[in-house]
Amino acid sequence: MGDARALLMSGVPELLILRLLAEREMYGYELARAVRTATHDAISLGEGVLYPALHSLELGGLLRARRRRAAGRTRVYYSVTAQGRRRLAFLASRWRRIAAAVETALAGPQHA
Amino acid sequence: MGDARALLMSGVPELLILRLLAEREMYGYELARAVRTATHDAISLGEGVLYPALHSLELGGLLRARRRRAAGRTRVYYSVTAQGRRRLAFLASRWRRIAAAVETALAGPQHA
DNA sequence: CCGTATACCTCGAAAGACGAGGTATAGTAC
DNA sequence: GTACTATACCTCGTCTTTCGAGGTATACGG
Repeated sequence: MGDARALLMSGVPELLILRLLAEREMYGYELARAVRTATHDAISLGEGVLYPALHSLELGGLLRARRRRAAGRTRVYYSVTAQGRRRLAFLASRWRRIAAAVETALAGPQHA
Repeated sequence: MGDARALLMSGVPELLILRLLAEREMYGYELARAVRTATHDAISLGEGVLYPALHSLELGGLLRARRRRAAGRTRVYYSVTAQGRRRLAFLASRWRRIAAAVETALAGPQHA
């Protein structure tokens, strides 16, 4: 057993990214902040997670990227495609199923 | 994105195994059934997940194994060590933190 | 001109989930 | 006695993903 770096986090970055971008178009750095805000600092996606995830999601057709210049900087803005929204719905539903199941198991046998 | 095999499941097998074995000593097959029961069939751990996990947990000192003969069969019973219980507490707390964070994010901005 | 914040990126290591496949025994049906 | 099913354990290779560390470049305040 490693000391649990990625433990319990698989799929969570993808889910959060899709969820927050479904709300509004954002660029990477902004999205990183949004994740922290939306989770009250409970979850923070490092850049080594965020950028590869964004690229992979774009490649998979779940996100669309476009470069825009703002404040003299070039930013890459991402928005969710129709396919991305379907994926979000799938992931959210799967999350709820697993979360409920784990919750039930953690609660333990309600000594009948 | 692959088609979501292990998606959102990282750490969950370990957490469920520790949780259920903390309740009572069990052997592998029994544990597999217990996982299904405890999660109302929402989660089922395949043997390719279960046995390697049990071995790894035993190796890490979180579980203790002992072979027992019952009904003409040799079964390997596992119980949770003190260290295993500490690990369970850690994982459960981490789970709750992440689950709450994801839940919050999924709920979305409660338009102030 | 220098430090800090912004903004993007890539790499390698590590871990773990999973399906498929493999062995062997006990009990039941024919 | 033979076939089938359930029990019970195991391992292997594949695949995906998270993560920290490290790298580049620009804007801006002092």
